Amino acid sequence: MQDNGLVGFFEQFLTKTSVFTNKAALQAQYAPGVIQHRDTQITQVANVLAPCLKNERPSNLFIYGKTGTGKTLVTRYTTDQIKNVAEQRQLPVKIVYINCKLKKVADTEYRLMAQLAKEFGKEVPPTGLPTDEVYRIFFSALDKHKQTVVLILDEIDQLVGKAGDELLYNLTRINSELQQAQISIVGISNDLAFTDALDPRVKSSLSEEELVFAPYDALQLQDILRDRASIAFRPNAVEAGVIEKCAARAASDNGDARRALELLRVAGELAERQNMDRIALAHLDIAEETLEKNRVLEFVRIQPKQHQATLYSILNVCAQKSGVFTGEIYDAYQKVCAQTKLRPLTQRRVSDIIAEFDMNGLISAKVISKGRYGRTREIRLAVPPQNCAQMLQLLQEGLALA
DNA sequence: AGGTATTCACATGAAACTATTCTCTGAGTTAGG
DNA sequence: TAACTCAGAGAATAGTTTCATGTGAATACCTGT
Repeated sequence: MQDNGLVGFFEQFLTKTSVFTNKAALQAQYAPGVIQHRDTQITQVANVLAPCLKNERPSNLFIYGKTGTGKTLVTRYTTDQIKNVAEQRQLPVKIVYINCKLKKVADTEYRLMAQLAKEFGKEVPPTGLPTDEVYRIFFSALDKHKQTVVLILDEIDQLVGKAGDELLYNLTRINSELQQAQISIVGISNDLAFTDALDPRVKSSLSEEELVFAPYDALQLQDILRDRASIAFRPNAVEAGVIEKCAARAASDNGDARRALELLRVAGELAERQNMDRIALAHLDIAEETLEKNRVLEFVRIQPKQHQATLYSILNVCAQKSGVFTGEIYDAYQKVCAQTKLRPLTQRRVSDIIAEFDMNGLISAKVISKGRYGRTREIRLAVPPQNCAQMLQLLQEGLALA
């Protein structure tokens, strides 16, 4: 393209009216001024946590709900209000929010403790110290002042999955050892069956209070979307029916508000890129496809080499026939390794990698018994064929295959 | 025919190992007084 | 003698390997009719 052509493009880009006025309102981190359809939950959380303002220890609280049902939003909103009141009146209340899913932050016992210590002003090295030591540092920092601490552990199931429930046991018991401070725990999980696997002692003390967030229904999602859309888009930028359709999609998909907002945002971006001044229904369809495709491709792209090699083998073998077994994949995988000078992993490990892909929904791998001919996984692809070609290409580049 | 014992090809679990990153500690070294 | 350097011991963690045990049903093998 010629320079002046490009300049023209940019100038046009700047002057043209965008469908967006504030795109941030559709992003996940955005905190809306008003939270729709969660009044009862807000009240309940507030009721449970309010005692901390009177310097009493609030009950531990456990919040369940599927993704995108507003658990985090409600909790953060409520605790922010508490924080405000506490600040105004100079009350010794501290709210600590930790997302246990964040890699390298709080996904193990050590890291959680280190993160907590950091919240109380004690930097802890990322490794090198015994865990007890970090625990001790946190403990002494916590107990230094008379204060009430509300510790919010988001995605707590992830933490327990990796670090075990002993950690939670210690945390719930910590109050009996504290002299000055007191602590209560708010656990947030989107795995409803999570507590079943928990040690009964931990379970009972952690869920002194319980709260379940039901998924939004289509009408509620509509309200939410309309509210956000009115902030995010120029007036009249959304065609009639778009919001309704978007809400309906998300409602049938577990009532995930986050997905719905993302869908709307991508649809908006599409409309903008096409120089349209309104978002049409057609944009939604395309948005849904691109969203899914990008999700898959991005996932594939960031996989480690060994995983990529395994996936490459799966794609190749599955392209020839459907219903493939672990052994065949492993044979193909070994060949791929030979070609790429990759050190082949054991079948044990590859088996686990296949299971991981199954978890991530890239393939479906069902354990079946073939009777006399053994027991294995029956593997088939779970991505649409038109995406496979792109995945293959991506993998070939990633693995530097001819 | 009907019943039960085998057998396959992995699945699944647990423990141990490897490599990397990082701290802490104490011995040895150096430089200044 | 104080400050500095540096190697070695220990930790945490991710990713594997090694070893051991489990498993569901198609087949092989009996048994009695």
